[in-house]
Amino acid sequence: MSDASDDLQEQSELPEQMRIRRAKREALLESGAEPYPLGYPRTATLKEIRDKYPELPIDHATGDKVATTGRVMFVRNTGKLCFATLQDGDGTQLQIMLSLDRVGASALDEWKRLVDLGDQVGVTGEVISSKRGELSVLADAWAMTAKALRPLPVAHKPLSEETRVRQRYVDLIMRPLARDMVRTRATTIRSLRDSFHSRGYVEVETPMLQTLQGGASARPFVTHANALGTELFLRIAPELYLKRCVVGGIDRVFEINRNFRNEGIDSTHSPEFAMLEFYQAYADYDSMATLTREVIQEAAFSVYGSHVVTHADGTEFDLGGEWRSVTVFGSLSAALGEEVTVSTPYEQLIRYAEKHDLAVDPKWLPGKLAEELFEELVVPSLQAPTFVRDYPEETSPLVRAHRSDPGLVEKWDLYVRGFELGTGYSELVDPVIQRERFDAQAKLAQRGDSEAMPLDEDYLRALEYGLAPSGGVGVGIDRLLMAFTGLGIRETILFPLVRPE
RNA sequence: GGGGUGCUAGCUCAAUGGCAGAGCUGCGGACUUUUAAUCCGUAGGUUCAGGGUUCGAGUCCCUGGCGCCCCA
Repeated sequence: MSDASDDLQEQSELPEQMRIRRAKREALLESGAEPYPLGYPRTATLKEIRDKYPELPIDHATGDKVATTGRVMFVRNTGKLCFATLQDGDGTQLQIMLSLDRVGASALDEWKRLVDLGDQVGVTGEVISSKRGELSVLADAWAMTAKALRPLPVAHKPLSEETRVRQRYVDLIMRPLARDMVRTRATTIRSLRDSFHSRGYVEVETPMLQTLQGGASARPFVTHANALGTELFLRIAPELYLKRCVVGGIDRVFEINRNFRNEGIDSTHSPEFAMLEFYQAYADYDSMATLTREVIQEAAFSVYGSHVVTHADGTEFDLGGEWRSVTVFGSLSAALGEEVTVSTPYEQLIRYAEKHDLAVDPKWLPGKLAEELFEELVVPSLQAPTFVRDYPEETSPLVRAHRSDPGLVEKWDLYVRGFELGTGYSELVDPVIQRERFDAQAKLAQRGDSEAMPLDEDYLRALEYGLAPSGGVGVGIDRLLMAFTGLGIRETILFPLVRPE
């Protein structure tokens, strides 16, 4: 049972500044004002006022009366004339002024007594420019619209990275870059949707809760369905469902949604991440590479007005033109200075691994070992956008065999700035071969590979009805934003997973 | 999994094993053209938690919590 003495106890343990702000809230109520009123009769946002008066002469009165609102970010109070800088959610700032002769002694006194940095206020008055030429609203009246009970962080010292992530709402108030990120992300996703809609694609939403993990090699999150009495997996990829869509005749299909992978957390990995996947009948990995480049370039253009994106640190990064294309074994051979192919013996690959201090897992098949060598020796050098093509068959159970090179599959990975941005296939559509690949995966799972895919009987049944020759692509949305902005994944995701405090 | 490193006032950070401090914020005062306002005064602490060593621990040791960096 919570009673008044408990509340008092809690209150007396609050930091001084929070006690004072609570007292100001009480004082507002006692004076007949609302600390949290229903609204404010706003006639113009800060941005609308700024847009309307881009250049006023110094010390000029417009005669234009407005009612506007914003969060108090700076205060400069003098005896009979007070200045404050208000900020809107879009980051627009505008100065307001309260003078004794306009608002009167009691309103000016209450302003100085009850308003703190971080409070949201409404101001009604005339648009003017100050004697220093600053566009301002000279108040006839002001009102609290939301009293802030917590002080803002210091405006001129950056918040710690952890606080920025844990309290993103504060980060959004304080840091333009955080606000820009949200809008860059929204613009990017809208552009991607537009790009696919304009090409006749249909957007679908496939299950997040799945009875089998499938579509990728990754460890899943496991949960439990009470009604079914079974385990469920949070999806690691939508791939197998999207291909079912193509079987059903949705010939161009895409989905933008979340995947969940129960793996490490670092500057390029989040357990929960946004994924774009798209599939097209009668396409292959070549045409899908072109399409992937186009939609990414269109997204870059929608954000930056150019195919040259500008990172947060100001450096420019060119995503324009055709993108470089190499093969896994060609680039690996170049890095090693010796010819390596999919038929290079395992023992030879081991020698290369030892020479380059690559730790080898004995469970790895030769194809996996070659891929690891590639990731170690080639990937860090892939800064400009590069399609890396033609992977070993044994690591890609959902991909069609290469049309001319035995042992390889028609798969590319897209690398930008040294990380993988997406992957594309000529899809494996033969149900008999697909069953063989699943069987091979099952053997891996028996050997303890927790990333191996289980056999998905229903997916095979779908293939047995006939999947048209198709191309498919997955692109990480968070990583695309990383490529655009040059920031880490925890900056591109609004609320990344963090340990409970 | 291994190694390193950090956690101190609302925020950002100091403090040889010896009185726990600064700037900003806050509070009180002055100021009708400021814009990170300025000036004067002042308050603010369970040093992440728990144990240990010591005359004495923010500091050294141990355990745990939460971060960050490097390696695998």
